Amino acid sequence: MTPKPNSSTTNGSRELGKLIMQLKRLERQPHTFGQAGTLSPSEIHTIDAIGIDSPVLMSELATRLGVTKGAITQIIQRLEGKSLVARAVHPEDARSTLLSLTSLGEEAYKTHLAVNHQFYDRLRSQLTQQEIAAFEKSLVILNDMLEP
Amino acid sequence: MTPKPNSSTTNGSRELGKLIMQLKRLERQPHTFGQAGTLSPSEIHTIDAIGIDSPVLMSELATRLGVTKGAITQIIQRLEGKSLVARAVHPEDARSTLLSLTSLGEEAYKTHLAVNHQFYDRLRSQLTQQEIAAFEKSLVILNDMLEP
DNA sequence: AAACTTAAGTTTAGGAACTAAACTAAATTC
DNA sequence: GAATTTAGTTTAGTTCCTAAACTTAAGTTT
Repeated sequence: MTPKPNSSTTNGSRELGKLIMQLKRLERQPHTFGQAGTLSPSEIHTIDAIGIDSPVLMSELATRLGVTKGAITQIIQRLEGKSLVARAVHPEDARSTLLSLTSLGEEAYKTHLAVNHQFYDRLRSQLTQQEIAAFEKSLVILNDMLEP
Repeated sequence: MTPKPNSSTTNGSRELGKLIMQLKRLERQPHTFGQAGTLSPSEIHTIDAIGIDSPVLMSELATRLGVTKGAITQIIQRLEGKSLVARAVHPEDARSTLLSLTSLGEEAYKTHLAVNHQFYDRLRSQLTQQEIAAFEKSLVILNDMLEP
């Protein structure tokens, strides 16, 4: 009935599953980023999504992060309370809110970015140029496959 | 101050970040697996972790999934209620519980495995043999780096 | 221009998935 | 046989999310 998968499918699929579980575990642990204090994974992801291109509307941020507007309202309230994110009314549409990072938020963003780069460089150092290229190509394909 | 990262680091790191966000989103959506009905990501992961090697102790399952014993108690209660997992007292240690899959749980396990293989084959079909090998090598290194 | 409709964001109640810590009961050690 | 360790449970609380009802502002209709 079911076609028998070859061993590469089985092993790769299992390693991918393991990676997903490890990431899931990591996504529960808060981390400290510079002077910004301890941030939950959701908080730093939100800062990241703003830092990449700001100012940004609440609704666009919701799309970037793949969550509802209500979730954005809640997390932005927290980040504003921690003085990491600033709101501003859109000059041409009083309904809209423009989000940007404060200098403290910017610092957290850059620290996080540096941590990520450092981590990724550690991975790269264990691979050849060809392998890095293949891995990055695979990432792009994977991301396309998972696109909503 | 900060050493300027080259573009490969930046791009690869960003793609990896994107993948993490997509996985995080996926990890919120329940799916249907055969006759077992709709299962949450945590439920199917738990079934997966039992299916790989059973019977298994509660405490070992906690280690496999990287969660506390309390979390295992809760999720196993739910899976037992859905008749997907069966408990048995360890014959040589009355404190211990041996977990295994019911036939319904086994079906969910196999269905999930098939879905994973299918997904992974879709990825593989877009890569050369060398690229697949490099990707899988990268996965193993990544998993090692993330090991607790 | 008053009456609709659409769009942006907020509020609220609730659920999933955890943790930490206190607990029970069984096994082991001293 | 008393003390300790180990396996699992319970409970209260946290985080992070959703769905749905809501408010306010903007654009559309006639």
